Amino acid sequence: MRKEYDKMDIGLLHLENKKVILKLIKHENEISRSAIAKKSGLTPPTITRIVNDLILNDKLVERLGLGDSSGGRPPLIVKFKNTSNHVIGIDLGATYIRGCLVDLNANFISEIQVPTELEKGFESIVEKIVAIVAKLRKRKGPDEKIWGIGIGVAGLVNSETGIIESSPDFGWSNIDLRKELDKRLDLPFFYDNSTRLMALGELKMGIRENQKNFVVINIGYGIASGIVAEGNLLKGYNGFAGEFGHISVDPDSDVQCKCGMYGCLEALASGHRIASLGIQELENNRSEMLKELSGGNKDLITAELVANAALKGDKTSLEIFDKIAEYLCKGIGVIANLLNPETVYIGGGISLNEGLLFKLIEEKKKKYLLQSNLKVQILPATHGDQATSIGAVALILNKIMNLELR
Amino acid sequence: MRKEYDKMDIGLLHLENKKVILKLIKHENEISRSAIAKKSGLTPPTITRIVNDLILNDKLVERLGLGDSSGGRPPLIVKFKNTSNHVIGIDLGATYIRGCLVDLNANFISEIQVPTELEKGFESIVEKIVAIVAKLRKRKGPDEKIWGIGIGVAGLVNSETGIIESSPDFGWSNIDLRKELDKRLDLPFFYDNSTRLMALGELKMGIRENQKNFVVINIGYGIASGIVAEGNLLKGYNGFAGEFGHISVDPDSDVQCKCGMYGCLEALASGHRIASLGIQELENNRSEMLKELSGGNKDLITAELVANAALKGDKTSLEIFDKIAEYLCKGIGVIANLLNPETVYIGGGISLNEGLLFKLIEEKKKKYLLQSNLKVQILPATHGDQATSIGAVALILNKIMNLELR
DNA sequence: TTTTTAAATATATTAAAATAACTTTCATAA
DNA sequence: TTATGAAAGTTATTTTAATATATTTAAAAA
Repeated sequence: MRKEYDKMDIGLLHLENKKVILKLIKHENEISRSAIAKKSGLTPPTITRIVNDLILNDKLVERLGLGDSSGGRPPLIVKFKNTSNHVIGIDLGATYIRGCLVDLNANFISEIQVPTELEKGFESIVEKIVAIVAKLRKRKGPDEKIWGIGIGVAGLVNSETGIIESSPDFGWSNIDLRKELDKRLDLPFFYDNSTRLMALGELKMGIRENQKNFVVINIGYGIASGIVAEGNLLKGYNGFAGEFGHISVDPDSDVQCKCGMYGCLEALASGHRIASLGIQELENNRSEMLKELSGGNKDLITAELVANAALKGDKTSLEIFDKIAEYLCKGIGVIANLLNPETVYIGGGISLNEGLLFKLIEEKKKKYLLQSNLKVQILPATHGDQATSIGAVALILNKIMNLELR
Repeated sequence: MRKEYDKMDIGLLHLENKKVILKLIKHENEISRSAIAKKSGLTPPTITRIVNDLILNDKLVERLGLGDSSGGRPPLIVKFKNTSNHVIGIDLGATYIRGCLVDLNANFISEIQVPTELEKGFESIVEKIVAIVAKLRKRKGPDEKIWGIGIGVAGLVNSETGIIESSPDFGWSNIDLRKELDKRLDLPFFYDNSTRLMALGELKMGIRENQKNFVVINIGYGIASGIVAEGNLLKGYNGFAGEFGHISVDPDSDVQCKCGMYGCLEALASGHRIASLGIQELENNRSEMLKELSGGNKDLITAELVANAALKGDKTSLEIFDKIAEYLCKGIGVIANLLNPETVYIGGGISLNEGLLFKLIEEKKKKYLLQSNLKVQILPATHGDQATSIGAVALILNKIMNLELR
């Protein structure tokens, strides 16, 4: 990247124009050279030269054939070559490691999932990543290219050094994943925090293009968020931006969070909390449904099980979700009033249960959002449980589109 | 500005390099052509040509003389021409309108303050702005140039249309200030929300350069904030970003905010609240000092008076500030944990009382900030009660440095 | 005084895009 | 059926702004 006081030269000028043309072709999918000229302001000869370069050297564009004439020579249509160009995305979670091979339009070619088996240690996890990559590489055709590997890690990643500074999920601190993977992978790879990647996926490959202000909330066993503001994915001064789980939503609460503070959203509204409230209700014998579904075994009570009970109409479980939604709404209120996003996406395990949570939040949001912010849309994350994988893919796709990869 | 799919051409290339050189000269203040070459990567001939252009045409750079030789021809030093280039900054507040004439290094040449007199209406306010500008223009020398006028408005400004969509302070909605001022001013002028401008001033003209993540909290009769994240001043989807005053810090509070919600930071910790708590204590006869300072007249009790009492050691007033600091700290905790800023600046009337508030916040912050965010610095706004004016100047200076003004 | 070194400038060259002229191809209409 | 014109794309030339190289200027070191 060009630094603050770096010159602009003719090479960068050319690169900029090449990027403009590539992005236009990807955006329009099918387009003629003369249409590119109109949209970009570049002249036809320049476009011919650059498009040919993209076809012959970068192999990111292909000729499609003739388009319809409108009273003259019919246009030669070119197309973004999404097939035969692939990316590997990896979601490195505490319970599963998931890998996927996708084309540049995010169509899944192949997918693999293996248990993480944390107890076997860091070395074993590296091994599993390498094995997944090797397997996925076999699933591509002979003339097809894999541009790189994106990895979403459940932990704090320093984007400068590549060091995983800390990961409560894995129990890691100061792990140099880059160094280890460098030895074992011969493809370009990049990684970042998994929730941040969910936001990147939403930014680059979400349902709406050109959204510049939104937040992705990831609710699993913990609660985190990825924030996009003015089109930028926020990292913050030390890379900690997005710690949505540790804003206080009930200062008088006696539930202590892992972080030591009281009343954190994560302590009050995470998957863990749903399960523990469920267990409490089971022990107090307040729900027949929970008893039935778990067979009375409290170890079998999970957030998912409580959600199922609620969906089946269990009043106690519904009350739990009502409470959770109330807390989440307070948190969303804070984020909405502070950042004025266009959309708040909710992802992670909790968002998969058919709209129960969204219905509750929709009912409650009036209480916590400024009148002027009520228009904010609260939606499930576009890519569901593949959100991190897609985000990891977006990390690579972004570099391809910026011509940073060969 | 260049749009997403717009070409880059050789004119823009040249403009970019001109900007690089201008910014380098301003940043270094005094620098030789060959040093510019080293820092920018541009070659000496190019630099000579562009620097001469900046000296002769733009008049933003001047020759200073010879520097020290280090064994060869001594360098010809050039300098950013801050004197004889001026900007007018205007702080349009509900009680006062303040105008200042400053040079491009933010040195004050002249300053004017007039009461706003809201009751005389919009037309009268426009008149006052025009009069301030006319007066300030007379205070510049004959060969000196005023580049433009920046205006900070206490209200929500739509930066696309220039419409002031709403301003509780002025009781305005959908006011087209641009249209009115266009008729009366023959200098380029731009305006934005005053708190956002405080943040812009901190970004472009603050004590630290190159801070990319920070927040400015403006505590006056209301509470607002300006957020800079990844080097960008946040506006949000509808331009509402920064409504820090309306995050809930005490959901159980029975103090209702003007916005209709309960427990808003603005309702609990603004200048208004400090005064109203002071009045309450006076009426309950709990403070001799407040009684003495106000002569028993509750209409004379202001936030400033309570602050003075606290500084003189009045226990009741200290308790008020303690409570206020507690609420503010909760709010700062939310912002710090969510955005991971490097610094949180506090400005507005409340920040002027000699560090009392900062001492209290420093003591309390452990309770509300994640361990990893405790390093965040909480400081008074660099430019004190001139923060909005300086921000308004920064708005223009920014355009000058981007060569958007002639 | 001569040589060396650094800074600035003058002149020639280069890279990339713009311009202009030209070819190809088809729709339309005489 | 065949001119005609318009749109798409190509080729050749020009323009622009930067770079490379050579030259001039000026002071420090030999």
